Amino acid sequence: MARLLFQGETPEEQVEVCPVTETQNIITGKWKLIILWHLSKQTRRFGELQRLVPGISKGILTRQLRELESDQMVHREVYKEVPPKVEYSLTPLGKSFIPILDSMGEWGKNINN
Amino acid sequence: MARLLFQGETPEEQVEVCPVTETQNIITGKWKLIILWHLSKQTRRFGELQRLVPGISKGILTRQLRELESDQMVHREVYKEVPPKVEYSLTPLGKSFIPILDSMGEWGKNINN
DNA sequence: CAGTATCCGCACGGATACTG
DNA sequence: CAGTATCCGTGCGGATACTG
Repeated sequence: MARLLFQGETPEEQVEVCPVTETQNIITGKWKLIILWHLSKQTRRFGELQRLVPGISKGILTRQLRELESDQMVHREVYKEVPPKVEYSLTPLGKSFIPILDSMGEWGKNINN
Repeated sequence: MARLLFQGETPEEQVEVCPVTETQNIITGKWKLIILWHLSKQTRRFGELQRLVPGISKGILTRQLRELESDQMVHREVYKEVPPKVEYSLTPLGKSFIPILDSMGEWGKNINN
């Protein structure tokens, strides 16, 4: 499949494209993995996420969530209430990423011996 | 274990620390995953890596490799020859990350339907 | 061949004030 | 409560020239 075979400005530079590139693009962002991990455990409201992700500001949290949304990883459910209530959850694509999140969590825990 | 339980500047802000944080720190870097993926397939020389990672400059490649080295993910083997020959390979820790790299590759390939 | 040394630019994260 | 709007600083990636 050509999609996996070609990259580079000129034809001469064609090399096999590393298949982790796509994944890399999606999880790039300082808080992406952490947000995804929390959402893999349960649906969360905006404020909950802000409390769970230590030190993140509203603006940044919003941006990271919007990016994850546009990458089809996160679903945003708005409840028409006063005061507003918004719930974030994983999409099917996001859910398919859960095994990797778990692996990363396990792997990370075992790093410090 | 306290290592997993506490974070934040003040005691009042203590929350459970997300276990993917450590992993996040190590793979942060535009080319880290790609480099690791290539090294997971086989040991590579500096120049090979530069060719395999499309468009990366020597300086950046060096920096990413040095960071992976200091994170114990990559081993650097220098052969005392002229002209110089340097081989990069995965350390045991790096090798333990291979399953995750493979998962990410598989997952990434299935994104575009 | 495998780097180092500089310099540069900008995208991204961070902070603050304001709002429906 | 869950944002938006704005501005700011800097860290990281990128480019180029030089070197053992």
